[in-house]
Amino acid sequence: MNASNTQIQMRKGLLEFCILHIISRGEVYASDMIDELTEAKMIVVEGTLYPLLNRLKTASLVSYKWVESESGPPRKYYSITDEGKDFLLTLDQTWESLVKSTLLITSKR
Amino acid sequence: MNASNTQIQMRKGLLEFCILHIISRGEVYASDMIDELTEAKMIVVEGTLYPLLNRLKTASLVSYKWVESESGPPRKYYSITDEGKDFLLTLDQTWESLVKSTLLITSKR
DNA sequence: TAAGCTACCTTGTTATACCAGTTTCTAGGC
DNA sequence: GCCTAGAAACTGGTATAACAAGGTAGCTTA
Repeated sequence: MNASNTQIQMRKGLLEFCILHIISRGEVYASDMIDELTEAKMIVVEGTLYPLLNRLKTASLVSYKWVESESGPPRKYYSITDEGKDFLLTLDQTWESLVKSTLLITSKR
Repeated sequence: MNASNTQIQMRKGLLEFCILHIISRGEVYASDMIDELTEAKMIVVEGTLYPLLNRLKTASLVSYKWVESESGPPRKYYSITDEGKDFLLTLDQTWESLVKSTLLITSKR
């Protein structure tokens, strides 16, 4: 039981929320997302991101299109679906409620 | 992929944090914790709590003593150890940092 | 054409929450 | 005394998701 593992466990499920948010702001591909997440200190590795994107796609929350790159292999550019927007709204509430609950418990003394 | 499952995943790892906080405030037993968590809308079932308490105990973050009840079977009253207090401080930081990162991503537009 | 980079994907492991039970102990009614 | 009810602690199986450590394929450049 160490802090690094705890961080992983706390982050669980949050990634889905964050990535859906990033995609909701406009078309992006995997490396864009990793860059932004890393910048926000929400470290993610590829092996985590790709399965997650596939889950979101399977659930019809996002869609993608292939775009040829000017330098290198083609990229999958993701965008959010209407269904994804709806789901994101409920995730916003879930997160807000979770923060409230945690604050309620951890600020008591 | 539904909101209820997402809620479970987001809560994952947070429980450890919340329960350590509750125990840090004074001696409590399992039902006390469930009551407080339920009140804060952080629903937990027994089958989740007991293994978690055992993990905390194994990691020497908490200790317990048996106390006989006036009505019913004896209870395990938990209290936090010095090691647990240290760990709780790092968890506070982990949580704070996680909230900041998430806010950074979700508030951008 | 070979090396190197970029982008996407896959497999196996680990950790944790949940569900649906079981066991143990005490109290109270008959 | 015996049985039931309820409280408290615990357990086994399942599902989910992140991670580590790879692999595959396309493109560029020397």
